Amino acid sequence: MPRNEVPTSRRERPAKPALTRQGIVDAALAILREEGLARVTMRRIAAAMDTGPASLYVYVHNTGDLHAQILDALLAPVSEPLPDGGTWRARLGELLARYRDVLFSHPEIARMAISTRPDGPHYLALVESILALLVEAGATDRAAAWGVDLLMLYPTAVAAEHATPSPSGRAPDPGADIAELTGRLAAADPARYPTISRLGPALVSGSGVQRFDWALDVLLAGILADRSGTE
Amino acid sequence: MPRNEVPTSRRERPAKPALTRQGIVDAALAILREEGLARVTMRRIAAAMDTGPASLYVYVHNTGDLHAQILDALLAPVSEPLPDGGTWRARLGELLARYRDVLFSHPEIARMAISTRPDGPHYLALVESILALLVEAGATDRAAAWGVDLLMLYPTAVAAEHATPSPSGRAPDPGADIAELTGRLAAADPARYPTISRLGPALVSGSGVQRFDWALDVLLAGILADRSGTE
DNA sequence: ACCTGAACACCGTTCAAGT
DNA sequence: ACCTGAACACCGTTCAAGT
Repeated sequence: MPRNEVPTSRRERPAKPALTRQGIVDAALAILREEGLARVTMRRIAAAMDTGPASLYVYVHNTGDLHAQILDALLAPVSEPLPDGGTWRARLGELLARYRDVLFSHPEIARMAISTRPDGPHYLALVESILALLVEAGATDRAAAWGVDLLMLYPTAVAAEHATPSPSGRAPDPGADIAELTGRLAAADPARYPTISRLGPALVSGSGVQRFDWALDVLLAGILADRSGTE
Repeated sequence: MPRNEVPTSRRERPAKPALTRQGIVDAALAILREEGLARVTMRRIAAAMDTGPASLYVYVHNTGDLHAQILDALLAPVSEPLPDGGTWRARLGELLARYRDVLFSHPEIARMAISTRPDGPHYLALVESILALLVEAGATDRAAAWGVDLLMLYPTAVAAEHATPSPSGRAPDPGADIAELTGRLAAADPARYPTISRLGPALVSGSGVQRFDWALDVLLAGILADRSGTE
């Protein structure tokens, strides 16, 4: 047996990927799934691939480059074909809900996606679909062009809200946000913050999905109301 | 002279703050101004205060706690009184432009503000003002309550876009984003991404301020159009 | 050309021990 | 109660040296 060939019967590290750009991304995705983004480090990936961190720099420019690759890989299911039929609104809602779901499952990636704009094929396909639906809905070219940013920024930012800033150890624990916010608002001095006090219940009302749907309607109403791009 | 008293004539570290919660925040703000958020570390702050990092944990829970304090301090100028007169729209625009400017000057703080909701007095004052203006503008209670989130998320996310993910060394270099995006869009295959290709110029058109003003109008139109909270 | 050991210059947080 | 030295368990990136 040539010495490069690894016997397939080795039981440990069954999915040890090859030392290529794609192999590195695959290893990173596995670690992301199992340990969270905070553990997706050059050193951790290198260890999973039985090498040193310096070896990765042959294929990956830096950590940002790696993260952008990870996001595009995660976006693959978003660009799967939509069910036939349905209004542009239903199709747009489905597309953005898929995008939101991916980001909600990986809040730390969402956080990253805000400053590192992804540019992979899956991301471009999503932008293309949203733009086409906005044009179909009657948006002006400029409203569609500027609106796609706004529409995608929203789920990204909401998902990123649920990311713990750096340590990935802590459990996500949804509901803690609301409970904490409720407490803070209840503690707000009614004399200094009268409107906050009065609207307190409304401020914390609604589930994440309800607020998401509401925001989508708000954004679309605003985008479609803009006729200034028409001459 | 009692041994605790430091002669005021010592020329180095002229503004060495006292080891208190406020002193730590002040030291952090000084480092932020001079070296960027990436250098605002427990170790760096401790060094500036002539002590070890462990000492800071007496006053600060963790890095997130510290960052939230920093943001609220930066928000102080936002809650200075608005010029008298002006429509609710002008006042709201001014308030959000101030908020945007603070975050644009500190993109890394904006990035952080997305996941760590600030809760200091200056932040609450801003929320209070925006809520009051939305109600004055005729928004329903629910539209105001949910809308304030949307209105504040937008400048935060846009500012965070300009933050380099982690290393603070690189210069901000505005325009590089647009140039890079333009190149990527030009390279987009017109057969696979026809709408992106057709809208290419519109996608990268407009200055940051133009797009900000446009987004504000879109958001407000959508928020004020929502009457579903009215019975 | 590709790969790597070792080093450089750092991190946040904890904890036992001091004052 | 407050403060701290030292340690624990890590980081990203570079570079000279190997194959």
